[in-house]
Amino acid sequence: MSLEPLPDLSTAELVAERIRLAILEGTLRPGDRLIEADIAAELSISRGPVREGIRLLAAEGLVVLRRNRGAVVTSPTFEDVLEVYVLRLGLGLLALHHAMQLDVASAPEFEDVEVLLLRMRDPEVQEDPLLMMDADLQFQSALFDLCGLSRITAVLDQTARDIPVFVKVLGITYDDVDHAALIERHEHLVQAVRTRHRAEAETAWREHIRRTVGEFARGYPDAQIDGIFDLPLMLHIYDHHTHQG
Amino acid sequence: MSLEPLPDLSTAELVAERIRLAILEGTLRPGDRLIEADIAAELSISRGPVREGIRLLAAEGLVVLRRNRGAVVTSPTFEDVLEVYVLRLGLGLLALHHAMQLDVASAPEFEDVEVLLLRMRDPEVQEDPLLMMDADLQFQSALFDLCGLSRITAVLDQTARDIPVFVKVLGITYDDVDHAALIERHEHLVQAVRTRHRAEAETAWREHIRRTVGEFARGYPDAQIDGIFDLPLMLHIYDHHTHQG
DNA sequence: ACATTGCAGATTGTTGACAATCTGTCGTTA
DNA sequence: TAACGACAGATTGTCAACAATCTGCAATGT
Repeated sequence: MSLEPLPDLSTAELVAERIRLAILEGTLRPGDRLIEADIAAELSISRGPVREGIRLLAAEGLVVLRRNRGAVVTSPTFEDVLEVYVLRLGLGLLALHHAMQLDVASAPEFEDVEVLLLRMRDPEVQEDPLLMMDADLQFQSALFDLCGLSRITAVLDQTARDIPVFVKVLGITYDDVDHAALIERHEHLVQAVRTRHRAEAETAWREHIRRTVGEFARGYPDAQIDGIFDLPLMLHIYDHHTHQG
Repeated sequence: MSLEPLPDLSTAELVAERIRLAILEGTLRPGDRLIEADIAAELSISRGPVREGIRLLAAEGLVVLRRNRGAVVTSPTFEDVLEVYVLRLGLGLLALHHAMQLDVASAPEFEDVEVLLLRMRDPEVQEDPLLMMDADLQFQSALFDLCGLSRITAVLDQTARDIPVFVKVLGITYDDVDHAALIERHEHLVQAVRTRHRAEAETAWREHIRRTVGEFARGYPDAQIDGIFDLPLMLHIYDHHTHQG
């Protein structure tokens, strides 16, 4: 018998998770102060772990920390969302490139990717927009993990955790996206990575980012998006040329 | 009169700084355990701030943290150094691109960049390899700050803090680099950014990374570097075409 | 000999109390 | 009236003691 390992999150991580949830639920709103003692009392623990959890959120950018003055929930702007996606576009391409330099198709981790992609087809998941977004991000995380560069995936995962919160806080709706089309695009991306078609992979990933941001931008008609996302042309050349000092 | 703001580092940050220094001095070596109580006693403070400082280092990747088992100084490999430079190459290009989308030449921050570049000419700085490396990284940090994307610069700064430690720990020598040539290349880069020549800037930055890594790699003759760094071709297109969906 | 169990020491995780710092208010003074 | 200074309340920063957990070793049994 082989049992699943216990999910061991530190208390601090649990605290961070709870606060994240509270923001998602709307209990905590941007600008709200996070008072260590209050949170500690509410969770029936002491201030130590709460303090630690808040620091974790601060490292993520979800709360702003000021010396001796405590933490407040960030008031993200649409520009913050754009910045997160700029990061995800760039680092995602980096990760995909390096993944495709490995024999990634036969790696055991490749199965995780496919399982998580399959999960997005689950009607129960599709029902809840938040759950769907989470499944989507988990899939992406597994995909990027294939590159085996922990620093890059760490940053990507950090941005992934922020996205649902930013989206919620900015009142962006993710409801009326075409799930089937989204999944199909992801499958296309996976196929490209499996067969190491760099240009295909790049185009697919760019297209995903472009669509996602485009979706969000509908609520922000006056946002300046032009030229932000169609910049880093990275991998195409590799299907045509070889290296070039 | 406008005074410089006081450098207010939290105790935790001071602790992190001390530990970093201890690693640089060789007092702490990879694999060494960081025992909260011991460090606290040595610094004559309590365990709280020490704990917090260690977490900061863990977030940077300088120490590895295991639940209930404490922190250990990382044993970085040459691959870690490569990964850091892969990140810096990619994020650097991203930052430079976005900086050049702004009216960066007339920004007041542009002066900081030039001041820091000037500092690298200081003979006293050039004397100490560690100081020189620090000045170099500070210059780069200021340059990237021009893009105004805090998440990107935050990651870049984090990697910058790791570099001296990794270099020291791996016994990489940085001594016999040609300072004059290095500075000249930096000036070339700055000039390109000022005049918004994307291709020039990209080439200069890639060249800097390539040379730096090449320098380090001399101590690791069997390292696989080929094709890792000459991949993300980003900005060139923009001098020829305009956008392209 | 080998695997398993129980224990002791070391170290991290948590707690509640205390000290330092910040914010805002309210007199006081020019 | 505006600026300054002192004070009170709230909150963070720090501390030392206690609880929980891990590691290695020795005792036990097979």
